[in-house]
Amino acid sequence: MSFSGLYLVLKMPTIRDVARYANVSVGTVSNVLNGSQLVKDETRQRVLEAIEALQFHPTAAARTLSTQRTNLIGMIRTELRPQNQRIEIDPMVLDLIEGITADAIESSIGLTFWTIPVGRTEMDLYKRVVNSRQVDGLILFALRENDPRLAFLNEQSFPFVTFGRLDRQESDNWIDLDSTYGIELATRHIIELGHRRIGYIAPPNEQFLARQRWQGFVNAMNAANLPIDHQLVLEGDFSERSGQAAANILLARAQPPTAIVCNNDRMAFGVMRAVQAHGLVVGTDISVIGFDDIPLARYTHPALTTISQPIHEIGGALFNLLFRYINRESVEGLGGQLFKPELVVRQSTGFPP
Amino acid sequence: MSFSGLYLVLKMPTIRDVARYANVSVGTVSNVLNGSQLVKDETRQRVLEAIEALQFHPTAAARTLSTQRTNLIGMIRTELRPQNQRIEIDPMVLDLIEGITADAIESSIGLTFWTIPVGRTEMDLYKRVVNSRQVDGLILFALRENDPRLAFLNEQSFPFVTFGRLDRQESDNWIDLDSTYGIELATRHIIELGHRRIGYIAPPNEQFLARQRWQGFVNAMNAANLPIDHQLVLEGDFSERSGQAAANILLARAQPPTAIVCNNDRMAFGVMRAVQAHGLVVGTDISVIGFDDIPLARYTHPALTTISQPIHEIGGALFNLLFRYINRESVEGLGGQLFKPELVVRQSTGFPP
DNA sequence: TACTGTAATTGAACCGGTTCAAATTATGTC
DNA sequence: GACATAATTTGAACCGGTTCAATTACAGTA
Repeated sequence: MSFSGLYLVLKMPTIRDVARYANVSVGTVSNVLNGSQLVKDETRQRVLEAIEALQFHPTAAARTLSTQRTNLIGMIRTELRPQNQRIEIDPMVLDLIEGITADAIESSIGLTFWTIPVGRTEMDLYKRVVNSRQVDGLILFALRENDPRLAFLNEQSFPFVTFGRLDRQESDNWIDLDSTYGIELATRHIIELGHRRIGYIAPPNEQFLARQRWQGFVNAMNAANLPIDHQLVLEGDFSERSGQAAANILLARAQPPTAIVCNNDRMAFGVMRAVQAHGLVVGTDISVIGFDDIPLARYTHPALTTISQPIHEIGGALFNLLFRYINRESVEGLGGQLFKPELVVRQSTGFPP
Repeated sequence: MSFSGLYLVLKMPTIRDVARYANVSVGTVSNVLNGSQLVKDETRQRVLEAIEALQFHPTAAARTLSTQRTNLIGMIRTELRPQNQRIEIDPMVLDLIEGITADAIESSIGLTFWTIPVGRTEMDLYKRVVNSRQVDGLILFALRENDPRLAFLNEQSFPFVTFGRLDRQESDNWIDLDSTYGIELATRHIIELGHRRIGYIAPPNEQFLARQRWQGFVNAMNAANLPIDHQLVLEGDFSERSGQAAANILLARAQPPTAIVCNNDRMAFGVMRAVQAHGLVVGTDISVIGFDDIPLARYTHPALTTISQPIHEIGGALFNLLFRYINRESVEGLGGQLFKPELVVRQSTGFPP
């Protein structure tokens, strides 16, 4: 006879059940569970048999309560751009998650992910997660100037690391790509091809990395003694749409650029689309260069010249750094790592017409 | 005076501290925290002031221990294809995560994510997560035939839902895209354009959805009275690389196909690349159609004709269904939802030459 | 046999919430 | 004022682990 909906909740065995079964104390069972050397081999054997017989598994919550460790790290994403109907995440974020979790699993640590819906304030969630100790540490990205998250986390002395750094970040809890150098590489490549009128589509201004990137552009232009035409500089928001819009503006200028440096690949795709819509050929009439080298950069037509960043390694480095902070271990040599990006030349860049 | 390395651990206030401060019992504080109506307004006020004064925040772990709820749901990804140097995740997974977390946050629930490295067995992790009750429920995807995960979770009667269904799945704990219909749409589109020799690049055979997709292809071919040439059918692994390899084989056939139906966009990109490498024009010499409509499908050249699935909605539906199971609520009308995909015609398909 | 030092084991206290039967207080009725 | 009933409040028990001072067992030595 069976009732659909009938639900039999079997009481899970606890560490005390195991202790009783093996005829030892709970302390001894706990020692066995945690691999302590204090237990005599024979006793350990008996305990292990009891665990097996009862199908006992220690509960994470109980462990967390007494050790004050959740074995989770957290990442919070804020949905931006409310004007878009559909919010597309940058594929890079996924690679980052991948890089982080691939290393985290080695320490049996999971990554908990929250998304803050458009229009909600992110700080509420940060506060809840931190104050209620839902994770052992946090990974932040897309830093802004005077970022309230940094202020809060520092004040709480809660373990966290950032992908990206600020100008005067006191501590070493960051990993970053050398963005300045990356844009410099991109711009130099364009200049070496012979371009003089160079467009620049910037990251959102509020993001701190906008400055670092701009510095790279300035460096390359100055090194070549080229003047910067502010008519050719526009701010994007990392979306294809904004790249496309920016390109349309640039192409309408009296003297349009012969090359456009884009601060990520998705904006570069938008630019390519706009250029093609104008009947121009990317790589011949106008050169386009991106940033990130997302997987699909090589599958567009023409394939996109871009700056690749070792995002998987960066994810791993972020985790390892955070893990040290969580364990209050020395961060020597791990903190403040700057990864070098590389130029990947494909077909979207060429000599000026 | 300050010692670097000195670390002052302030003892966090507990619910008992609050009770003492407000001169009430812990039970009353707990009632206030949980919005119980039993508390007199005046008392509630006093408790709230105490909470504010002491900056008290209930600890998640303690709550979890006594309520047996983690407020987390889990998702585990298995890295496949060890032959690849770099493992690329399907952008779809990211959209899925996004869809899930966007709804989950409304119930203050987070998504915990683990990645199983190449070469490790996934069942160990599933067992650990389930047995130690690290999450309240799991979301599975990429189901296989005789999937050991299903067997295990059912045996444990642990709450879970799947993206995708099996033939004879007893319960309603799944959400799926009507894959059969999707491939049927794609194939019919190709047939209506006049193609007769149609290539088919299938999903990995071990994945259960391979069957459903194949059925769609067969349906469309049969409806048009077209014979299926098994020479033109190849298995892929969802990567660009495999699409490219498959296309190279198809193009080398004595009678190559005039159109290729691909089971995801990334394989379609690989196909397009191979076609172009052969000096052929996609959409004119050979038509290519994908599946998923990932964001970049519209930015390739030519833009990819594909089947779009409402992945964001599917993510939300998965969460809501799982949430019902976790709460032991009725699943009426939510379980076993089949979402309809849509054909998105772009430039990669056209009349046969 | 007594004594000492080390190895192994014990179990109460603790982590910080929730729960609920029992006790207390407030309100209403006659 | 006595009594019944309803509204609040109480606090011990519980969730299931870890920790560590105290105790016991065992081996080696004189």
